[in-house]
Formats: sequence, C-alpha cells, structure tokens
Amino acid sequence: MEDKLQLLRQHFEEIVSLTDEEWNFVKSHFEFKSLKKHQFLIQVGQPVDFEYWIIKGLVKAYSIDEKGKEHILQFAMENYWVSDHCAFQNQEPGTIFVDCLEDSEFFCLSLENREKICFEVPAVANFFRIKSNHGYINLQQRILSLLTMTAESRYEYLLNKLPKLIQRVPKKLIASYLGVSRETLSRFNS
Amino acid sequence: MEDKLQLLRQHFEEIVSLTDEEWNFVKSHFEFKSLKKHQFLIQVGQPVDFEYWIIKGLVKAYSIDEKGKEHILQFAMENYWVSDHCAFQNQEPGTIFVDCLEDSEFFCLSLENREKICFEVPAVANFFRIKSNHGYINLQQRILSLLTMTAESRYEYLLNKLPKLIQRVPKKLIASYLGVSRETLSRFNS
DNA sequence: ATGGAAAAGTGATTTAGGTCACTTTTAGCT
DNA sequence: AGCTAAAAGTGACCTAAATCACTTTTCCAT
Repeated sequence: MEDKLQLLRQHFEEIVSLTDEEWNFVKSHFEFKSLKKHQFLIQVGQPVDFEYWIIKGLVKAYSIDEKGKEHILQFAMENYWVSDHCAFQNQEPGTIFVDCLEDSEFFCLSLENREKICFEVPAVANFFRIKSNHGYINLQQRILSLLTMTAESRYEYLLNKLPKLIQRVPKKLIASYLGVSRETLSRFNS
Repeated sequence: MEDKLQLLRQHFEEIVSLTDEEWNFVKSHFEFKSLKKHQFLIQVGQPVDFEYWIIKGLVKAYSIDEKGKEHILQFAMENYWVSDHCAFQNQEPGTIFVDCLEDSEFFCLSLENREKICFEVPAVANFFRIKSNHGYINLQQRILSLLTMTAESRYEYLLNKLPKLIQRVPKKLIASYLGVSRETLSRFNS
C-alpha cells in the first residue's frame, strides 16, 4: 500500500510541494478500493460518497437517456480523478454511472475529508484549484470540438490526443464519447 | 470604486470568509477596466494578461472557424468570471475572442497576482477551487446536453435555465451557443 | 422621423449522420 | 481448441438540421 500512496504523493507533488508532515496528514484521509471489470463505482440514484483517484485501471463515466442509449462523459485511467462531481459536491444521489472497463484500484476521498485537508493544508487547496482549472480547460476544448468539428475530425483529433486510450476502449464507446453512432464511426478513415 | 470592490468582496464571501486585513490585501491585486459595447477584452494572438470578474455588463467568448463562423463558448455577465483560461494559465497568445455585447466594467486579475493571493490567503485558494469546480460541473452538463439532446430541447433548456440572458442577447448568438444555425433556431417553438 | 443596418423569419434544397437489418470478425471463456 | 458473445463492418434508407436565397421586422443613429 505504501508504494501506491507514494504514487499519489507524486501526483500531488507534480503541482505543489508537501512536507512529510503534511503528507502524512493528507494521506490518512484516503481510503483504498479495488474493483473488477464491469463493477460499478457510482450508480444513478445511489449516494456518491467519494471522489476517486485512479491508481490503476480504466473506467467510463456515462449517462443513459430515455431510449436507453449510453452517452460517455469521460474516460478515466491511471492518475485521473473521477466522480459524479455534481452529486458529490451537493451530496445528492448520483446522476450518472461510472463502471470499470478493466480491473481497477482507487484512492477514495470523501467530501468532508477533502474540505478538511484543503482548509488544513493550503497547498492541497491549491492543488485541487489548479487541477480543477485544467479540467475546466479540457472541457471547454471538448465543447468547442463538439460545436466546430465534424464527427470525423473529432475522431481524428481524439486519435491524436489520446492514442493509448483508443487501444484500450472498444470503438463503440469511443463513438458514444464523440457523439456519433457506432456505424458512422466505423465508416471513418478505414 | 469602493462600492464596486464591495461587490467583489461579497462575491468572495458567498463562498469563503475573509478578514478585513485579508480583504485589503486581496483587493489591492485587482485592476479596474471599463469597455464600451463592441470593444474587445481578449483577441486571438494577443497576450492574455488577466482573468476578469464582471462588475456590470455582458460579454461573449467565442472562436471563429476556418469558414469565418462564430462559435460561442460562453456568455458572461455580472458576477461571472471570464478569460481565455487556457491561454491565461499557460501565458500564451489568446486562442479565442472575448468582446462586449454591452458597455461593461471589470476587475482584472493577473496570473502572478492570482497565485500570490492564493498562496498568501488560503481562503482565496479555496474560493477559486470551489468556483472552478462549479464551472467544471456546468461544462459537464453542457457537454451532456450536446450529446443527448436535440437542438430544440437544448433551446428550451436554456430558456428555462437563463431566461434573463436570452432577453439580452440576439437570437443568432444563442443559436451559435447551442450549436444550431440561426435559421433552424428561428423555426423552433414559434 | 426616417434611412440604413442588423436581426429575424421563411421557403426550397442538400447533406451529414442516424437508424435498421444483417454479416463478419474478434475476444473471452471453460 | 471450440463455442459464445461482444464488437466491428456494411448496405439501404431516412431524417434533423445545414445551407442558400430572399423577405420582413426591429433597432438605432443622424
């Protein structure tokens, strides 16, 4: 477990510095969790008690519309944070599903603990501030790509941006992430 | 000016508490700026020296594609923050335009000053962390709406969510925000 | 108040991408 | 290795929304 916590510390220290004392305080606020492929991290209607840092593995966050169609909000793998941020923040029942595409391991942080470490250790507040900012920028670019690009160029763009992801994920899920039908995606580039 | 700064303080204190001493330190890091309708706050290729809190007025943030078509990333009015966050964060030339739809006033915060007040006053780091998190959640919902909803229901949704905005903004800009052509929007609901 | 420009509305046509139905390929299991 | 199920590919057809061309309305600035 210490080696896994070490990875998390490195993740923090890519952005801010922590003393050993601070880190010992911070790390005590995380819980470990391990799930197999196909198991759920978050489900619609269930409480969302944590946000999750992914030690290893791969998950998809998605919602299901009235017609039963799946729409992928995010893929998340090693070093990514994932949650139903909205439900988590407001401590409301989940509005999306998150499940594992591979066997995965997580460090779990509750809202209470997050606020505790943020107000206790300013560097942590700054870490999450900067992280959240990066996330915001990424989402803005995704919105822009949905507004400005054709389905095909969104696909090419993703191929360039996250080539490793595409190899780990079935194409029909990529399609759902891009907002295109499976059939249409399959007719691209070829 | 003091009354305008007071509005900004209220904006901070909706989320975190600040002592008078902290506030005096924080406020000294903002600059005031005033622009007329049609003037630019940010332009493609120009340095993005600030992020802006809007005291009064209304702006649009948008990018222009190869065909000269405008795609609106964000409308921002009183109490909103706006910038080219990506360029600002990386201190690179602007990638979008931001201009005024109405005469507007701003408080401007440079990256250096933002980091200064965040690392000096932890409450400020927490303020931006929480704000940024809210922004993230909003963008996620917009992405979901682009993936799951038809153009028409996106319009209805916006009408419900921001009725005041729609009255202040020409419909063709709303269309561009929703990712629909002006003509198609004009055929909705009627 | 009035002339000009921007915004909004509308009809005709085109098109990107969706849907449906079916086949082929690939990947996991015992 | 062999069987099953999920994933991927493909053809035929359909539809939401884009585009183009033009008219009407609204908004300002002199």
